[in-house]
Amino acid sequence: MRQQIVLDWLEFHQPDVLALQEIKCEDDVFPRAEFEAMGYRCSVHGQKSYNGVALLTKRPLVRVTTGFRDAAWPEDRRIIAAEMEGLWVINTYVPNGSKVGSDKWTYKLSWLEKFADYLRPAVERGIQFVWLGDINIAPTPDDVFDSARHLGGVGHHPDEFERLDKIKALGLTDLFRQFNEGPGHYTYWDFFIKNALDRKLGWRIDHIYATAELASRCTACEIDYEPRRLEKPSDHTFVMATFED
DNA sequence: ATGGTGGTGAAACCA
Repeated sequence: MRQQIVLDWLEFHQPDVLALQEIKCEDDVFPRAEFEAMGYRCSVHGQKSYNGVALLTKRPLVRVTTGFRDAAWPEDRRIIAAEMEGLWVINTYVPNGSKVGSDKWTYKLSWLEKFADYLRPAVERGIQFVWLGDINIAPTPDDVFDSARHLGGVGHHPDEFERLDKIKALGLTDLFRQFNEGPGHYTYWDFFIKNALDRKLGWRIDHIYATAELASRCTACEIDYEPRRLEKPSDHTFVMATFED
């Protein structure tokens, strides 16, 4: 059960914040008690079977908001944002996109455009924030094995790069790339591919972005590969960013 | 050139 992987990881690493995506359960069945017993508070925006996001934090969150706050937009549960002691954390599960040209693909591109609009007011007000989650885009040739093969497919398509570039142009830094360059740093490995982790057949699609001031206070950003080696793992693994006070 | 694995939930859909 992946729940135990998360509990064990939390107990060992003790982060101030853990952002989860694809929790696939409603709020009332989220295993809140288990996390609370370890000293974490749970803010959950759950959905049965699909999607669903959560923020687990050691300290209280205020002004928790969910979704795009737009009545016209379909209510997939993919966004949870909150303020933690003056810092905003925005956790997203970006749509996968399924196949290029499909309805889900169109939805992914529209979703990314909508998300740029969602962030813009915060940027204009000078709010410092972290945006992180399953972004479902490998933005450069170094971010997926065999870029040439995948270029133009879902997760590695110029239309996605363009949408993501517009979001980054709001003033966001990819924290992992402040500390690591080159290929081979992945956060997701397809279950279809045997021994994908050891063969380095993966994708870097889970990202942590920060506004300039926060990015300059980031002292480390790394991928923890070990959980992907466990029995019954997630196909993704954890990405960690550390900030000085 | 299609299938390969895995989760949810009990067939089909999603990744």
